[in-house]
Amino acid sequence: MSDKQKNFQVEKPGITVKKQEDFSEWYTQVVLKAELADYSSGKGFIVIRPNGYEIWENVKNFFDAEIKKTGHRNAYFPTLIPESLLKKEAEHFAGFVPEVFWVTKAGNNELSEPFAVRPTSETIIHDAMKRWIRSWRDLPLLLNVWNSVLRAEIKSTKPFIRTTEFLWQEGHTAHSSEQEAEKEVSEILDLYKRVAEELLAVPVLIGKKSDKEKFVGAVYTTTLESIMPDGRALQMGTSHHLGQNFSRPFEIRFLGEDGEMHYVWHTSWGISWRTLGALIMTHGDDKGLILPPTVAPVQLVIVPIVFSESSKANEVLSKCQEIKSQLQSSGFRVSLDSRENYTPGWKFNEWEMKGIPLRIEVGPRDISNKSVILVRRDSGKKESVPLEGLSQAVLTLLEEIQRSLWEKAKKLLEDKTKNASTFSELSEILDRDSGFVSTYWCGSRECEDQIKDKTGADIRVIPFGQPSDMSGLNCVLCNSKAKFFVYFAKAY
RNA sequence: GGGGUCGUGGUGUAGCUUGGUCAACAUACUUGCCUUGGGCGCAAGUGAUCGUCGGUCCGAAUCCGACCGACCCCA
Repeated sequence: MSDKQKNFQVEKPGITVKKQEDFSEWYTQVVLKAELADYSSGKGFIVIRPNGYEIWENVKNFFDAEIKKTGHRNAYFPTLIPESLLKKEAEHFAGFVPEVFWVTKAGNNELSEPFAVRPTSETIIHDAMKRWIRSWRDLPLLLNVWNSVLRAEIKSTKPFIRTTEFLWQEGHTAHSSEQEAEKEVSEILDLYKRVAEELLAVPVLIGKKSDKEKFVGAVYTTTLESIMPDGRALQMGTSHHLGQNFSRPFEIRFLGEDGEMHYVWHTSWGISWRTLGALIMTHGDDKGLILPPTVAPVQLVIVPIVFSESSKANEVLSKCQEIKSQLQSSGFRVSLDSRENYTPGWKFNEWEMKGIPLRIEVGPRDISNKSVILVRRDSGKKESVPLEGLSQAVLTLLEEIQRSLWEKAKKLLEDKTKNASTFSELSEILDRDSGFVSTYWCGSRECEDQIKDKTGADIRVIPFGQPSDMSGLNCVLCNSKAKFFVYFAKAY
């Protein structure tokens, strides 16, 4: 068949490529066709549609509730940051300036001082903290912000994964001791790990970033890294120890219990809608999206099977309504698809593409059996379940789906993680399978840069819990004494 | 940073080489009938200044230039 003839073939409205065969195209189609997001005007800008936004809301609600338990409070800070503030921490400024948008005009008038559109809010928040912190009794100051930030992406944007503007939360805390700040950094990282693994069912590696990859202005950065089916790593969130790198230029000091003035210790941390990209890539299949029940805006969809000639249409529909209310009162997020202009088959395909974890089919046959058909999105497995005890059966199935997605993703991570002891091994694995490659590194920036140049991979994470004895182990590139056990990968 | 592909109703495309008679096909959408346990069918309709701006020409979706945007590969 020629290409021209092919173009005239009727295309079904579902996903037209296989995940295995054309991963990028598959991803784009899932995002657009499941109506998670759409492109907008302007480079790298996207619209998050309700199907996508509600997933984000579920992530947000979980995280928000958890940080409030530990005393964090939400606040809001301006979108625009005066240039002079952004410049206060030199390294931070230098790191961000290539991707900052500037506002230079107000109406027709040139501004005397340009405003940066926030790429992150450390500077404007620290500027305020300076006014709020007087004594050790004002600490810790635990703030969180839900907002969007803008970073000019020169090349290769991808919905959710890399966009010009993105939604996230940024936490900013000030502490009276370094130890307390470091504890905060680590507790937040643990919470992020729970978001990734418990909510999104995406397993992660955690640890520190190398100095090259750390947040500009931080003492160190801790990170969560996941691996996608195409073998590329995706950073799911970061938690930074800022030390006194900001409190000194911003002069944020407090009078301690000891009667002396001290600079505060800062942390900052963020997790963005990028995690939704990881969710899509990790769990989806050739039919489209698969949502973990924990974050699915709709966990179950009820599809009535109605025959007009059977004159049982009303009976079926009212039974569906009844089941819907029953499941809703049990706390499930349920939708009833009673559209008359689509056939059941059409609806099955549509809801599968949109990733709804569980489908309930109710037809005349089921009503006379006092049962319904439950169909799992992840496995496609169908079973007939008695109406009596339906809620319990649904709960069990949703939990099984969540667990099964998790286990599959866990296996993906294991399959995509390999070990290399020589550079040629490292290079070969990265060429062939990509994925995480664990190996040893001397700690020098030069080796790190060279490996990046030669393979395209960088150090994604220096895991916590380094081997206690590295004697006899050598750097994968320069062969000098190893200092760190690390994971390399090509990254999004 | 380097290279490449692409932009035509909501969606997917044809037409472009050789400028006019070319804006077409499928699908979606609307209305009516009919159907409904895995993407039903029939009929009649709606819908496009051919990405934007400029140039060449009697005449531009088609040729030229710039810009905007999307995608892919490599680093």
